[in-house]
Amino acid sequence: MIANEDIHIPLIENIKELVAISEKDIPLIIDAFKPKELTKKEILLHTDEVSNYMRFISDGCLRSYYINESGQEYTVQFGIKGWWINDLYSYLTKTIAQYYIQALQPSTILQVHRDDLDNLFNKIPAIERFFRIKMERAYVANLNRTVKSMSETAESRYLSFIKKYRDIEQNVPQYMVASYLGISPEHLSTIRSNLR
Amino acid sequence: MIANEDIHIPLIENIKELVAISEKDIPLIIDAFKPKELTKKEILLHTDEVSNYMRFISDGCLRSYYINESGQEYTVQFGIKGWWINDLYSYLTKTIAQYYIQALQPSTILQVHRDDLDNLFNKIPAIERFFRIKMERAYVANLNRTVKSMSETAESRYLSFIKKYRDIEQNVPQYMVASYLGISPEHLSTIRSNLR
DNA sequence: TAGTTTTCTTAAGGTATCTTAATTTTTTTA
DNA sequence: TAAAAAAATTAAGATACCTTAAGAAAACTA
Repeated sequence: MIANEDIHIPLIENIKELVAISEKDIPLIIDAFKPKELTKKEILLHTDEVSNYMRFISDGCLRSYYINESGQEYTVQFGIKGWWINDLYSYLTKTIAQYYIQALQPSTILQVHRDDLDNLFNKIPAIERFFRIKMERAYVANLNRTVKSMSETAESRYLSFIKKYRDIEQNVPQYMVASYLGISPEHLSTIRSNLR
Repeated sequence: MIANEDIHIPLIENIKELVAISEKDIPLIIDAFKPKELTKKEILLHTDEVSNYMRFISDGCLRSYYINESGQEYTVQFGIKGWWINDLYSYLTKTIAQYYIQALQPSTILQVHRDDLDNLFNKIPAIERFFRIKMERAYVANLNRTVKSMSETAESRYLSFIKKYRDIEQNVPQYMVASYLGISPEHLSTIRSNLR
């Protein structure tokens, strides 16, 4: 693992942004998080398997998405460098995933198995704190998305999206942005042309 | 506080459902959580103040809601006995609340000040674990709400709601359910009459 | 670089849901 | 218990967004 140590730098940085960790604990963390390379369009998690890993994006761009009975696709979440991505329900309950996770660009992720992460929680309380805070923030961000989707028009949501997530918008096809915002790709196209 | 000890029982139960806590820590927890009685319709948090407390519902029914510039009201969250309710963003960032919190029935809550809860996190790691798990679950539940609101019709969301939250439905006016589901009260009324 | 596939655009007709408004029903208050 | 206030219903017209479909543009691939 020593040769690959660099690959863990964004992860350690990400953790240190929120909590203090002692230098002696860093090797434990690095050891638990295994790197994985993904090609563009590669599917990392299928809906016929359980999500057993918590995943950190070292580089690239991914999304999770849901396909309903009518075959329609809904982007649940995007993730870029420094973000975390998972089907958390599947991970927590060990049930079959509801969402696919897919790389939208060639990507590198660091994944930690549930058992290893649970061990880290016991050995390094700061890691548990880190996830407590991450989860708080993820919850807040998503609740905000919920409220906006109820109270704002599609155009206003799109404008907020490109303002807030310009680096995502540039890495993903427009129809995925539409499905993240809960609108049809045709309608998003119309919205964009009305902005000009 | 000894005379009021019973009032903390639902809280301690709620914590024990998720994590093991040692008996000696229980008084610390009880001491940190202060009871507060609310009358029906009483507003517990206004949008001109910072939310400084994490709140557990011992009894009753509450909601958080958002009012946009046009004066339209959106129910963000409901809560009943055994649930937690807050404007988490305000609590975490110490900024003015975006959401009101209001009692919909006479209610009893237990609230812990941010500073006291942070102390508990340091003294009792199980409490931090408890919140880590609670936040994971809250995030999952809300993400599920997001996906459903994108992929299902209003009728189907309403049917899921009354199935899942019958005890809430019976305690809140129908127009609040509508605003939680992201539909107008008139449309919810039409949906209900079509079900008959 | 030509061919193929994927993504985006445009437009027309359709539908779910909204807005407004008036009426009825239920709940609260005096 | 009567009056007042709040909530729910009904209905009609309005609109944001969807669906379908076809063509154009852009991005891959051989």
